Amino acid sequence: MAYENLSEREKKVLSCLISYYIASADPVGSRAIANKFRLGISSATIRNTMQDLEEMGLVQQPHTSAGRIPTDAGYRFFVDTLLRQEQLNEADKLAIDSTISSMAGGVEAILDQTSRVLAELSNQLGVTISPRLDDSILSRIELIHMTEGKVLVVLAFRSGLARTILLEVDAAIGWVELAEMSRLLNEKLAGLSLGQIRASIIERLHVSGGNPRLLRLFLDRESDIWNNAAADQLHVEGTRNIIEQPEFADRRKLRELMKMLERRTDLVSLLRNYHESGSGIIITIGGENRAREIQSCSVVSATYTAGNTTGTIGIIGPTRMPYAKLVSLVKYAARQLSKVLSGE
Amino acid sequence: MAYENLSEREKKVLSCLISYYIASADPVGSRAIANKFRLGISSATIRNTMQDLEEMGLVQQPHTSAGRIPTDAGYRFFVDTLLRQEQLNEADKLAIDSTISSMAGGVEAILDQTSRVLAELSNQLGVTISPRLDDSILSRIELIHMTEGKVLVVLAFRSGLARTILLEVDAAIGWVELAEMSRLLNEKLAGLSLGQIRASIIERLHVSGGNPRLLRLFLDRESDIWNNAAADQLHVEGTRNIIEQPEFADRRKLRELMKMLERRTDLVSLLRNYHESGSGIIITIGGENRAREIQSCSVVSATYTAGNTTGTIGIIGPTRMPYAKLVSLVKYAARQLSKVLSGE
DNA sequence: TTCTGGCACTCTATTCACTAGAGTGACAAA
DNA sequence: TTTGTCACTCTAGTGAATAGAGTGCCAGAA
Repeated sequence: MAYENLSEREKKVLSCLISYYIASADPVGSRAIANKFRLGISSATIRNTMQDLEEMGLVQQPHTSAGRIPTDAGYRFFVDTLLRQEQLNEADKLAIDSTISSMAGGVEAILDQTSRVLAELSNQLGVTISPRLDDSILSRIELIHMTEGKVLVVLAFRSGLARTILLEVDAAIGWVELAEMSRLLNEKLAGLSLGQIRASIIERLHVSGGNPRLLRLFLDRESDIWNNAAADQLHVEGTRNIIEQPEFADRRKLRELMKMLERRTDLVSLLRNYHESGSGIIITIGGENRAREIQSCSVVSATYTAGNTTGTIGIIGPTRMPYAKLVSLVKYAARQLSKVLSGE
Repeated sequence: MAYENLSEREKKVLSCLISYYIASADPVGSRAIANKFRLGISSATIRNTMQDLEEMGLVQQPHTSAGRIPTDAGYRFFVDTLLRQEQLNEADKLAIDSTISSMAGGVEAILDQTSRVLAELSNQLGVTISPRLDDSILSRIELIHMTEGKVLVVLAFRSGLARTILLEVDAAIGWVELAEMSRLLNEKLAGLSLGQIRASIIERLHVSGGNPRLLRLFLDRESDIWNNAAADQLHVEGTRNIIEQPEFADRRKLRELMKMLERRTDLVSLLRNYHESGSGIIITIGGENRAREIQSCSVVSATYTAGNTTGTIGIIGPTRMPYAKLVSLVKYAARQLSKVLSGE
């Protein structure tokens, strides 16, 4: 639909209505707007305007004698054309900075902390997804003998990520063979992305030497080594914030959402998909979400870079969320993450 | 209090009452017991018995004309003397077995999956804590050069656990120095527990050679390396199960609990504490819990062994929980974990 | 002495009617 | 075009009435 022909007044009223509703969570009446905002027009005029907005599908009434609440389309219009950039306050910046200050401790720890700080500052759900390892370039692969029959495979990536996979091997494999295998793997695989490795592992290691039993463990492209390594890590925090929201007073709704959050892989691909084309902040409102369970929620998400790969972070909450603030939060956090993880 | 003098009948009635209440979540009346269980006594007799049980503090009435519900003391007595061992059904065994089948993928992945399967099978919260690393014996320490200025420290423990810590070092440190340092660290530290290392790191590395700048990073006993490595990993799953429970219909209660769950370190030490003296299954009922926020919950927990160290797993839910089933679940899961992780 | 049936009593949860209040839509006047 | 006004609608809350569950106790049976 085209909403370009909205009058100044209609825009103002919609904007006030949404701001007010975001704070109060109650349907907003014409009187409330007339009193709280000095628009210089009477409640009757606002009433008429609201009627127009309703006809355009930007607001709706829960019942005849109630105030109005924004529809998904209303939020969409608000976000697209009425939202003005908001500077993040210093306290919030500081909180994020101190969380994402250095890579010490590893990438996963930072992401875990970041999801927590996002939840804290937004009062919503904070979500972070680890960088996509498929695009990540392997810088070293190391085999460490742990105990009889157990070998630790360490994959170190340029982006600073690391994954360890425990391998159960034939007890007979010794020190020297491991070192030899390690040398071989590095020679053949270092410098490639994990995706490339998975796609061509058979060809690349085909004619090589080394212990054949050990080799076989690495050869299967569906092997645990390559699969587990590529698995995305998801961090979700702030469940307690969401419980408080009046839109989740209904336990069934809350349950639906929680169920969705526990379906990790689905959630990961959902968020990733939003950023397949292009980067920047993406706001997905209510019914725009692909997954039924979160169609009463909005998602504010962004990608960050870690070397030559990217990850996703975001905030999830009811459609009635303070978009301006959340956008600046997510944007700032993504930028800081990129800075630290890309060592820029 | 001493409850040994309970008559056979009183025990039976209490047992029936609790079983019934666990299933229904509603106060249980004398008629309900008389009808559902063939005890061969009338509801009036049961009424009298229940009055006695109430005087002893084992059951209570929410209000004058309601049925009875068990008190914490009631559950305690039930669990201590009336609970009979229950065999876990084959389907549940299978579900656990297939989760905890091999160490492939690493210990943390298993623990994550285990918390999930515990939640699933119990319809409560499933909790797992990684093995205590302080007691774990370091089998190898490896330094891997990632990119300029970044070194990955890999700690491999006998128990099959591994931790990686990213170190930011002076860019000038090279290949050879790393290898030398690596050799040094293994020589001095391998075979010691992480706790020992932390306690005596200064003495052990004092007069050693190697690059002094690099060395300094390892010397501080409060260094990120030793601290992060020792940090316990906590996995909590099944929030959605808890939401459904009628005892959490009150949002504030639910919120309190969620808050507690997000205070990870507190939760970890709470659970660990229960198992400080002795192992086996420990059931902690309602007010027996140290943390106020979970005093309307019970915890069924057990320790598992991983090499020469131990970790904790458990189930958390409202005091009205099917203790018999949960005990067998936790017991079985702990045993299987120990089997796989101790390679026994 | 112990158990049981019966009965009066208590308390809760539900229903229904009623009311106050918020908000609208529409109209006539400014 | 805007505004004040008023009749109308719908909800949320209140209070009374009621049904139902469950108890405590007593008198009689076993």
